[in-house]
Amino acid sequence: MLKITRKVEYALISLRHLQQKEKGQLSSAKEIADAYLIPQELLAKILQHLSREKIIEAVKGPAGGYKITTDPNTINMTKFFELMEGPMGIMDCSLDTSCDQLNACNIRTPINRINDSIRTMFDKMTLADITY
Amino acid sequence: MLKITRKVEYALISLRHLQQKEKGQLSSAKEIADAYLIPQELLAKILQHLSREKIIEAVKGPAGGYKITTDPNTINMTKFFELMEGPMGIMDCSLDTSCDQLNACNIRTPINRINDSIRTMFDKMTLADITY
DNA sequence: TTATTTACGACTATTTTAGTCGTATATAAA
DNA sequence: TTTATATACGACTAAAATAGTCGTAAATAA
Repeated sequence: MLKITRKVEYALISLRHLQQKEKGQLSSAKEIADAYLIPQELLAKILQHLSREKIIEAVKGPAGGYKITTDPNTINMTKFFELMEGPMGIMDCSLDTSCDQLNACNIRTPINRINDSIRTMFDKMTLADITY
Repeated sequence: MLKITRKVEYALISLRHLQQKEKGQLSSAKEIADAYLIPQELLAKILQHLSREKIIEAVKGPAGGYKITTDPNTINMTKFFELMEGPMGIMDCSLDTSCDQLNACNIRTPINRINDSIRTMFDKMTLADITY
C-alpha cells in the first residue's frame, strides 16, 4: 500500500543516471540495466516510454542510446507519475465516479482531503528534486 | 500506485460508522456490510482485526456486534496504517535493506525524503481527522 | 435448543505488477 | 552489402499482492 511501482522507480534511476552524464553523451538501455541490475528488456520498455513522452531522446544504431532533452526542473512530479502510470489517487473513487458504494460512502470527504495533500506535495516537487 | 487497500478503506468506513452511533450502541458486521455494500465475510475479518488490535470491542451472541473503545484522537494514522497493513514505505528498500541493487541505487536519498514527507503527513493526522 | 453473532484459518479468484520474447527497423562500421 | 548493435513495440507469461469465499468453532441471548 502507498507504494510506487518499479516502472517509476526504474525511470527515476535512469533519469538520474542520464543527468549525471556529460552533455550530449548517450547511455544505452544495456548500460543502465547493468549498472543497477535491472532486467534489460523491462528497462528498455520504460526508456521507450520516456522517449515517447519526450522526456528523453533516443538515438538508434550501434553506439546509440538515450539522452535527456527536457530540463528536469520543468517536470512536475504529479505530472510525471501520471505520465508513467495514469491517474494518481489513493482510492479508485478519487479518480472515477463509477462506484456502487459512492452514495453510502461516509469517508469521501476526508479521503479526498488526503488525496489532495499528496497531490499538493508532489505538485511542489520537480523531477530535479529527485534526480539531482 | 500510491493506493490504500480496501482493507484500510473498509476499516475506516466501519470506524466512522461506529463513531456515529450513540455511546454503547453496537453495530454488527452484517449491518455495516449492508449499509456500504461490502462483502460481509471480508468485513468480518477486518472488524476482527480491529478488535484484536483493541481499537474496537466485540460482543458475541445475538444482538452482539462491535463498538469503539479507543478515542480516535489518540490514534495516529501512520500507526493505524501499519497496524492494518504492516510497514509503510513507497519502496521496499525504504523498509528493508536486503536489496541487491542498494549499493548501486542512485535515488535512495530523494526517495527517503519523499517517504519521510508522507509519513510526516500521516503522523500529523489522527483517526479522528477521518472519522469525524 | 435454536438463531445469531463473533473468531479464525484455509482456500480460491482476481487484479496488478513485473518480466520475457519475437520480430521489426535504423544505422555505424567492417 | 553484411554484420553487429541499438531502439521500437506488441503479445505473452509469471509472480505477487489484493480481494473475496468457505467451513467450522464458540459464545450467548431468547
